[in-house]
Amino acid sequence: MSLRIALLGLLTAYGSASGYDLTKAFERSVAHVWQAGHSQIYPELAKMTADGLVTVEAEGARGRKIYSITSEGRTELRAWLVGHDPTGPARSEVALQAFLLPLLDPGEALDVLERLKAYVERKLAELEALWAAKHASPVPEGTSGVKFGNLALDLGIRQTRTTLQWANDAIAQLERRP
Amino acid sequence: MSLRIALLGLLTAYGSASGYDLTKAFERSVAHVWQAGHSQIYPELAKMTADGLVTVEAEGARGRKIYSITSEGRTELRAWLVGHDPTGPARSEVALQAFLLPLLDPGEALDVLERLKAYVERKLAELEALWAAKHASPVPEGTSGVKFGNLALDLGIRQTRTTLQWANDAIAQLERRP
DNA sequence: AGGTGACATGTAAGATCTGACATGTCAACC
DNA sequence: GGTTGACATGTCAGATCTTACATGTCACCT
Repeated sequence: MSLRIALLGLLTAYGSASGYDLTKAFERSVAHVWQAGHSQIYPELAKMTADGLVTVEAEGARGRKIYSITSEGRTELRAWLVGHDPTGPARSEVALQAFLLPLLDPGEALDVLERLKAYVERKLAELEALWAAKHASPVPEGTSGVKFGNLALDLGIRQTRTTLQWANDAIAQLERRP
Repeated sequence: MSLRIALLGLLTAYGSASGYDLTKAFERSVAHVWQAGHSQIYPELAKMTADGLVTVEAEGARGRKIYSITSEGRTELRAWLVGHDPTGPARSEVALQAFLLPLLDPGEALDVLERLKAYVERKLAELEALWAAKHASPVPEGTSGVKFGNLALDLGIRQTRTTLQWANDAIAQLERRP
């Protein structure tokens, strides 16, 4: 269901887009929120067309199909936003490694934490670059006076910073007792 | 793969456990880190037995099968912890709602944020209760001088607090421009 | 003219996950 | 003696997701 919602949201944001555009959007701007590859996106767009949530508005060069959202699609999207409780599954490999860390001896645990930290730092740098790019070239305003996707990006950056802080504290804690 | 790792980790922590015990452990103590129902756990334990990572140590009342980890299992677990980069997929329904929020008008967006906030507050209360329970009755020490699962629980609590803070700030921001 | 690389869309096998169905044991309470 | 509820294990259909395979267009560079 959520993939559908993400696609409907992106189509609303962009006005119209091809499957290829949406695939790129997932890679670039929504990667920290939701992930999907083209092999998931193309079939889903086909199903959504069959269900009347989107339509092929035009066909461009190289077989490019330009989709746009229908009013049924808008209804579906709104209903989910307003009515859906975000009870999605919690699955974090970082947290799983953290959970299992006491199984290693302190030296190895430190190595793993340092690798974790490096990974989180890379991710934070990516998100901050995204933020900088967004604020450098102005983007069309959303309907709430908040730029589209900024709230989610802010959340992503805050959470990544928290994780980094945690990693630092965990490293310090381990180093105090060698 | 990660389900296997989580099961191996829990078996190491508990020494030995039945599929039922592990299902309960997922519900109680690892829910914020990884999720799995019994319909996933039982077949996986069977596969892991076939692969020699765990063995049925004993059979108790009511068909209860008690599993324990083998040395191959320990090797597999260690290899993952030391060698695996946590590149797991990012899929957060909370973040997806945040992303799409500007599609609503401010009043509706506020409602959604308030619901989100209530949800995060509930989750935080659960995690803090878990923390309190852990620190009330002492639990066997891990090999790193850190109690098993505490690092992950700490991470979960911090991240949930960060999300709550974000929700409050987002609400304040929306309220300033009605 | 040929090569490279971004553009563009699909399919399919296999793994993983969810939710429902199905079955049976045992202890405690009424 | 019967009911309730926790204990305990499994299967299966359908949805979702990943990875690899497969095909073809178009612009630019050499």
